[in-house]
Amino acid sequence: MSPQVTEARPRDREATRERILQAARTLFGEQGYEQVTVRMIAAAADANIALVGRYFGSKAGLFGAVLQGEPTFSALFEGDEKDLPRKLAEYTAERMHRPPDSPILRTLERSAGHPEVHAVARERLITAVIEPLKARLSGPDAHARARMATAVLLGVGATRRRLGPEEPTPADVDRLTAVFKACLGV
Amino acid sequence: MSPQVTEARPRDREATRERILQAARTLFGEQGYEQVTVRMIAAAADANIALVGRYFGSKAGLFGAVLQGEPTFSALFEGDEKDLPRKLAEYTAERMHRPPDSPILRTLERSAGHPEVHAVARERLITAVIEPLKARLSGPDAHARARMATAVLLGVGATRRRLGPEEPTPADVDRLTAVFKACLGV
DNA sequence: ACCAGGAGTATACGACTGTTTACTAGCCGG
DNA sequence: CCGGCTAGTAAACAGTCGTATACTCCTGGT
Repeated sequence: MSPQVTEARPRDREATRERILQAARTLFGEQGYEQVTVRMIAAAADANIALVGRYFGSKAGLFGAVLQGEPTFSALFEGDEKDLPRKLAEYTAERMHRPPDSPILRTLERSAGHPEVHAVARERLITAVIEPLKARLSGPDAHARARMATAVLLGVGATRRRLGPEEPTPADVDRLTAVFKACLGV
Repeated sequence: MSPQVTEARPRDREATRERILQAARTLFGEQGYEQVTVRMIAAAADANIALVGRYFGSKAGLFGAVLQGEPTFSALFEGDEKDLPRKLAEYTAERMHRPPDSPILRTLERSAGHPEVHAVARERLITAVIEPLKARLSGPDAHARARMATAVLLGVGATRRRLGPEEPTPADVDRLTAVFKACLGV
């Protein structure tokens, strides 16, 4: 047996901060704000609990830092308006059996609880999803149409979380394309 | 001023149990499982905290009792398959600006947290929504189609909770009808 | 070689949570 | 009219939460 030497880590404020942030990103995305404790985050980051408070002020502050570091969805909404339904359908079909890579939606799917988190999640949902999507839509009722497509995005995630993942079939993608066409009215 | 006499309530096990159940129904529906404490329920029911445990075993048991007392959605799914999209659309449009009357969906919309609640919520979602809806559908892929319609139902609720209520317009109802047609493939 | 500053640590704090215990007091059959 | 059953009560329990404090010890500049 080699002696149980716990490899001493060099003291690096920035690296530790980043480990905490990364652990929070993963855990928040997997389990939502309320289910994740700062102790879980600290353990996953292999850091001391007090450092979470020191570097991010509070749990809510850490949550905000996680959301800030995420890209928007503008890439998904690029291209011709006519291609939007199928692109959204393919993205959503992926969501049927796999949680999003980006923690943004994973986190937004949940976290309806704490009012403070609710506020930041709402703001993020608007600026990262609704508004970019609305900007791509021509014609009347752009807001209502974008909102309805967002509802489908959220709903598929909610269904996967509650009923378990389901491998999407080509028929599912076609159905979803039709659904998004109906949502967006294109 | 009439003297502050706290009207003595007759001792009635069944009535007290019912008050607790009703308070839990309301609170769970409004705020979800995790946000509601047994102390809040006891206070709303004007009953002692210990009685919750005595009559329902545990908080989760009380939650289960709330869900059990609720009607299913079979009424919504009755009638001709061709009328389903519009009926669902009208119901869903109502959900855009008002939480469901029935605490079932209000509760199911939330409560993705505790694993025990997750299990009972999942089971209830299947038996009260997915299965009755699936039974009304003819043709292939009934399960996938019912599941997709359920996703829209959940998604509209999730969107209302996060972005606030929105008064549905006739155009919204038409859009939703088209969405459910696309989901159900009819 | 030294020492100040800060990264990292251990632990305590107060406020909650769901649950349980020991108790009081009202009712009802005899 | 009175004793036992039981609805209802008050308080405490054990645990967890987010947060704050006081401390140790490594490290880099002089």
